[in-house]
Amino acid sequence: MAMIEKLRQALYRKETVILIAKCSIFYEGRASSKLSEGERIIIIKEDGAVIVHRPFGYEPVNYQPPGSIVTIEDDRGIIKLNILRPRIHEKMVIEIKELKHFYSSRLEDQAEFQMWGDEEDLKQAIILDPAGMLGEELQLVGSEFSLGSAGYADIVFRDINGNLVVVEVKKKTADVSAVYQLKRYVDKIRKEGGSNVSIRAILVAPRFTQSALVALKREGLEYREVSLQHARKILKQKRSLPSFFTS
Amino acid sequence: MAMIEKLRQALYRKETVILIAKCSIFYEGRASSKLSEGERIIIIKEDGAVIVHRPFGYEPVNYQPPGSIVTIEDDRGIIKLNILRPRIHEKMVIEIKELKHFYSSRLEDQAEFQMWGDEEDLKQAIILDPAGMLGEELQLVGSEFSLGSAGYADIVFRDINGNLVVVEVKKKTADVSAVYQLKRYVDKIRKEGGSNVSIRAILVAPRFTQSALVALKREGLEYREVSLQHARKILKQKRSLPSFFTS
DNA sequence: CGTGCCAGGTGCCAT
DNA sequence: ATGGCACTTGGCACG
Repeated sequence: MAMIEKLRQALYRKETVILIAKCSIFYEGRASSKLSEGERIIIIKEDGAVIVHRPFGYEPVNYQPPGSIVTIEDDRGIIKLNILRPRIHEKMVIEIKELKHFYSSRLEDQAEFQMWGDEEDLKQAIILDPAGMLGEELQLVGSEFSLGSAGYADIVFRDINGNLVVVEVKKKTADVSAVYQLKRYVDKIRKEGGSNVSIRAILVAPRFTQSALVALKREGLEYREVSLQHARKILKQKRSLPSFFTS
Repeated sequence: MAMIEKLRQALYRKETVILIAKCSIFYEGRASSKLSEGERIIIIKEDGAVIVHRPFGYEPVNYQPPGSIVTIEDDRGIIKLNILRPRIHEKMVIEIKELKHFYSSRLEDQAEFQMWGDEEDLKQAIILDPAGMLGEELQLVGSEFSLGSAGYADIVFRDINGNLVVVEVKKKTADVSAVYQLKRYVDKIRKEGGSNVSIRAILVAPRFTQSALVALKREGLEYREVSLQHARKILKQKRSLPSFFTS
């Protein structure tokens, strides 16, 4: 059977398709790109995602996200894949000069992907044990605290003297933009609450850039250096309690 | 020949390898993840990049970047791929329960990837024709203007009245953080230059969030809405001049 | 949908 | 290496 027919049937049956092909690629949409002839890996997934990889590098050189519409065209021996995203007028065209390999099948994968050790975990450790993580007793006021146009404060506490304490958490190096992110929240709360509320702000991260430290000082904000390992230890302790206590 | 030998030889010859396999995946490094059994696409590139795709979605579910070290282990019928990044102690383990498909070969791809229509192009259009893009005559002072701890200003102009004009360009919707990015630059220049320099600041983008507009007004900064198409037209005109004029 | 923000972000380029 | 920043960023949560 002609290759192009096999390809059509595979797509029709919503199989995952993998091609190794000498091809050229054109993209036009939010930006434009062109890639002349070379051998690449083309993945067409069951959900319409199309991903093209060169034989090197982590990132795909061209792609279209799930939901794209793939059509095939035979232009005098050259197979043309047109991948369309109608909503936003994006188009990728793959011109296949030579097909080195073809594979297609339906893949069975229902498993759940679990990930931990991200910023959310660090935040939880701080909420569960403020004293252990930040060195002082703090009472939780709220987290993912909505501040309207200013965004969301990671955590808001009240300290032993009744001050509001706004906390912004970074999982890795906190830079100057993190400082200004925090300052935005403080300004907003100060403005909303009037001058009678006393506010502190703490940037929490395992590391800080030099300019972040300078900006923190200039803006009168505090910071705490925390270790991710320490956070992990605290989470483990707290979470290993009977569910009666944790939930 | 045993599959594991074929795999070893392919890796030894630095071929690109593609596996379709029922497998489980474990990752431990900056974060940790676990993915139980399912059918996936595994790409091992010639430069040591390893990328695992599920049959849906744009992003790989697990990966290691180029330069990773891949070793193979036969654990009583289960092929174990250990992918290591020694420098930062990152490890991914793929346990292959069943190999549905194997492909390997050396891929030839020397082509250069060309992209345009990104932020850099928008910036160039503004530099080449400030009047056409921003509606006023401006004289270029510098671009990627280093401001020490405050970062880099996209473009700095001088206007007809001798004011410095700091320009921050966004290719898509400019949000409140873009406003503060620009404000950082202004504050820095003002501080360095003393109170005698008069500074204007313009945020340039095709779209602005509501809160960005509010923040701009509050901070006394200007903005210009520009069309990417217009920028493209200007670039085309200016660049089609003889190279004698453009270079 | 837009807005805000994290990501095992990655990649590029500067000092 | 660290730092500052864009990315066809993608992805999620929330109003």
